[in-house]
Amino acid sequence: MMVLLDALGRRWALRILWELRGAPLSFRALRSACDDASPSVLNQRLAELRDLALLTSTEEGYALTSEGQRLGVLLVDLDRFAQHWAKKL
Amino acid sequence: MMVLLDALGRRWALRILWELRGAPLSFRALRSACDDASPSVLNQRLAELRDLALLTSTEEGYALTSEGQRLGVLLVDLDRFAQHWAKKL
DNA sequence: TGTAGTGCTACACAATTCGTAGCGCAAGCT
DNA sequence: AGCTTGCGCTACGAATTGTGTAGCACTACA
Repeated sequence: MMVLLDALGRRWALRILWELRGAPLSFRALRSACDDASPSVLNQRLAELRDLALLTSTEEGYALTSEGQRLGVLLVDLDRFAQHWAKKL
Repeated sequence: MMVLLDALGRRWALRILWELRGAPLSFRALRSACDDASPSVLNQRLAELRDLALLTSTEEGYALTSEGQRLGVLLVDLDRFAQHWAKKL
């Protein structure tokens, strides 16, 4: 758990998983989806998430693995929470 | 959602919420629960999470708000995922 | 008047991230 | 062959963020 919290608590990590939840994206597409995050960090995060077996690089671009998609589902829950939460803020 | 992803994607943010999921903790107790993170960042994160209304400071220490606890529930789901995921790694 | 514990600040150092430029490569066109 | 276009990704100085340690101001209790 701590390993995961640590990995997800790095810049763009959660965002990358969120942006890939639907379909695979190319490096550049992912980058522009992530507010043009700097390519160095982006690539570093991709490598880390790949090491954690949460995503892989396919011919169609970067895509979540089956494990990554399980995590993606949790992010959808998080999104539901975010909407409920935004109203009360 | 982006606001939330950005806030949670900062060092110790997720960890703080995770450590507070059970009971309130004092500043120092929280600090030692978080691998003795440096007090400056810890305090900064606490201020940010307080601004987002996810936690408050009570007489018993720092505690999740009702919104924070809703998020805490999602972290428990994340923990279940983490355990399943750790086996496959 | 001391001692012990608290929340928290200060500050120099280290690590991380940003922003921009551009390399090397493959595909397609002329 | 040459030329362009788009790709994944690297390089690197500047800016931002986090670390580690010391210790202040305060309260409670002896």
